[in-house]
Amino acid sequence: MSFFSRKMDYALLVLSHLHGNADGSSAREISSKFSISRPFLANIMKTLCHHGYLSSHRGVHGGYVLIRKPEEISLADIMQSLDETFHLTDCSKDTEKQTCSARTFCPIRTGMSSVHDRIRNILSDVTLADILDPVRPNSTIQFGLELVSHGSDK
Amino acid sequence: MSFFSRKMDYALLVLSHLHGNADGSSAREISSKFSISRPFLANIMKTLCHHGYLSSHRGVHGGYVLIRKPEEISLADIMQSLDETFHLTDCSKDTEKQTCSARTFCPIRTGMSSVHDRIRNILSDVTLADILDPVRPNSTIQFGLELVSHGSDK
DNA sequence: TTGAAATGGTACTATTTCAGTCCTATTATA
DNA sequence: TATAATAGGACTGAAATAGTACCATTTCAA
Repeated sequence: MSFFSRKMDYALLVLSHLHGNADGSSAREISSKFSISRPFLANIMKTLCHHGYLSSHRGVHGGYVLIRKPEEISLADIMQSLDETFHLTDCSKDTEKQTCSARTFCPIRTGMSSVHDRIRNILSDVTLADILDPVRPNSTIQFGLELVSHGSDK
Repeated sequence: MSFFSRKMDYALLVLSHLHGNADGSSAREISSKFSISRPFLANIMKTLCHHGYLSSHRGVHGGYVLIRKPEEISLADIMQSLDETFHLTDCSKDTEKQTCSARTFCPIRTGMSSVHDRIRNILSDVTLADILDPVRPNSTIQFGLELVSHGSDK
């Protein structure tokens, strides 16, 4: 089991690839470059289009273009667009369903929500720009590694 | 999709419940209290037994007892015991297979591994004791939230 | 000492969910 | 009109989860 689904993984690849191609490129091109199933990739790019990350253009010289700045796209944003909102456990997402029968006396509820927040904060803070260039000055990733080495966030 | 599998979730419940019961309790008791399928739970408890977290005792007054200190059980430990080692993406675990064809020119490899490390460090640092009592003085969770509020780990 | 009850342990099957694939329609260009 | 691209929806398969049934072991009381 991986934390990120293939969808999420490929979405990041697509966004990264398009960032380096101002003229855009087609799903066919990307699928062959990274050896990804083309229909599967097309589905993902379609979703990214609907959520305003890409613009699409049909026809012979069609394709997709990145229309948002990498600094403004967080990992959490992408996950949410792919219908993969982050939840630590099943019971942490039953806001309307209230399915968890142990909700009132669950011994780990409070503690888990703290962990939830810490991971969620990472996903909200790290942007596509950080992924593309981890060593740039303002990258929160570098910050994180600093803290790690001093044992606080390790 | 949840970050933790049901297995992981139930394992944490079991360990937490047993921590409050020095005399131990049976799988039937726990499964009915939390409305969990007994055989499914039994499998998890067996695994926890084999990895030295619990001791089991058959018979009329049998059951399971927690035999390790909560401070010495990290989330990463539990995940590993359940055969659910953390990986951010599929390609981040292909150490021997080397399946990823884009490995050499992957635009997100470096950036992703930083995120991987940050999340993994949280899982290694948070222990069962932190989950049980998030506000105790030495809890790394509190540490994390402190950092969050100052923008470094947010 | 023996049998019933309580417990952990195992094997098999059913269900459900979701990632992944495939097929067809639509659109734009030449 | 042919071709190359996106768009949309239907289908499939595998893995996670849950359920059913049964077996093995231990205790305790008659």
